[in-house]
Amino acid sequence: MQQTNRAPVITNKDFFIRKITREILSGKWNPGDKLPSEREFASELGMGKTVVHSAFEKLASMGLVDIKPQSGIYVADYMKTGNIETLNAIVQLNGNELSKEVTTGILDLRLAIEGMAFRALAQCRSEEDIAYLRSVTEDIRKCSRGIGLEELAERFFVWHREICILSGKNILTLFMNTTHDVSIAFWVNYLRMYGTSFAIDRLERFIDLIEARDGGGAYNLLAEGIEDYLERLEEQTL
Amino acid sequence: MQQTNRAPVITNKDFFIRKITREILSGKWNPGDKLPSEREFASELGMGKTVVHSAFEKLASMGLVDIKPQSGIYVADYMKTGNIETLNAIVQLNGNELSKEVTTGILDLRLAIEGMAFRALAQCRSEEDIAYLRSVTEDIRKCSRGIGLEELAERFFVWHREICILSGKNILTLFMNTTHDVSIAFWVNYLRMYGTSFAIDRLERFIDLIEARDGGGAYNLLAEGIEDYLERLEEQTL
DNA sequence: ATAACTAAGCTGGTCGGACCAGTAAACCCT
DNA sequence: AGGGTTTACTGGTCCGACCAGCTTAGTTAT
Repeated sequence: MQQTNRAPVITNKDFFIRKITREILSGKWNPGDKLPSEREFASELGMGKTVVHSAFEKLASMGLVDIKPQSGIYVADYMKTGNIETLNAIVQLNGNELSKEVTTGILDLRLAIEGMAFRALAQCRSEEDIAYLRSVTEDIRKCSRGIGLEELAERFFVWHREICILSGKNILTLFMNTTHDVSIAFWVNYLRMYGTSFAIDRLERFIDLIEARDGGGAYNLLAEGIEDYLERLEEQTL
Repeated sequence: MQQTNRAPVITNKDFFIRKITREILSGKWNPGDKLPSEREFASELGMGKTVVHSAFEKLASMGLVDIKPQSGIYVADYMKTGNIETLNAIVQLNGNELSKEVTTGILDLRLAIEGMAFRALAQCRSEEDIAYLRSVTEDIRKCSRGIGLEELAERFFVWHREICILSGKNILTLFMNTTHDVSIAFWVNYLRMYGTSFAIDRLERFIDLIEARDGGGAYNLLAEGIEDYLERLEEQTL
């Protein structure tokens, strides 16, 4: 039996990153606080300074700490100066549960990004584009029962990213990828709420509209879908 | 004489990151190509493997390479799988010059993000918010002659980010920060094109509209400004 | 007593070499 | 020629020593 599973080994570095992330997001440290030095953490937790340093580099790129060379490491005002990676960290800590506020924000952005892509693609689409999208969609339908929800969410993300790629607007693709992690969390939620077959049917309706060069129609379908999702979410929380 | 200038010291890590970035973006390596091993780079350039490894971690987060553990490091298909950091790298390599396509994409996104923020803030703004925005704007006007264009661009970025912060929609702030680098490149261009005083006047018009709780008006002002900018850009390139 | 200067002790950052756990290709035996 | 084993090589982790610059405590000169 071949074991292709990724090792669930928690390295010192990962452990440390999670520990500090949790402590900062839970409010144990406050923005502006000066953290103990890398050396103190290293000796206290029995690991090398390089490991601690490398972990702090990651935490800085996540927008959770500010590193001031030759001075110290300070907790960042992450809600002010954070970026998408900060959001990813917050979402992960909440067990991939998205708050309503985050969901709304993400969906509005998605509407802006994908709406543009839909319009552009509807204008420039070739026969090959349509055939390719249909084959990808068929693939998703085929394997939809055999794979986990998270993997299926990834497929949906890739499908929508494909729209951006085919539209020829490279920037949209790059933005789309930036929202990858939170998008996955969203799709898992979506698929749980509407069911797989309903979601796949929608993909096919999108393709039909693009084939008919009806960019506005595709945009509206997307907008309606988002609106309906937010309404359902509203009902759910009541 | 005190030297407060940030050290222009190029570390081995930075040097290596730039070198590989340049080589990949210039097409010396193509997507899918397998790069030499970390050890080869390290010994060839006379630096430690830790440094090379750390640099490749950064390059991976920039979306320029795919690291396959126990196998090798491969050049990524960065236009497909890249993110905003990839865009930053591309913009930086071009000397902060933005292509028309990138500019259009960025501005559409900004309209989506800031438009939302303007509407929200117009509804919930307090007297303190208005007073604060006015004081920030006054600060910009005061120091506008004494500082460089890039620093001024940073001030404009912070002003618009402040709109997101005050609107209470945290997600918008995080998205806004994500576009920081390309936004700065945009603002430098904008200030060069319209002049400083015109740009500051516009900030004050925004404040007036928010004070009057006219979110739609602020949105329109933003939309018109963007439209005009793109038209000018069009003329310029002809 | 106060101001200015100096030196020591911090800080993050770099570095190279050792070790680990997997991959993948070369190898040998059948 | 085919199949199983070995071995070289990969990225990933970790350590402890070293570096340069900031900060502060200490000292000296005014």
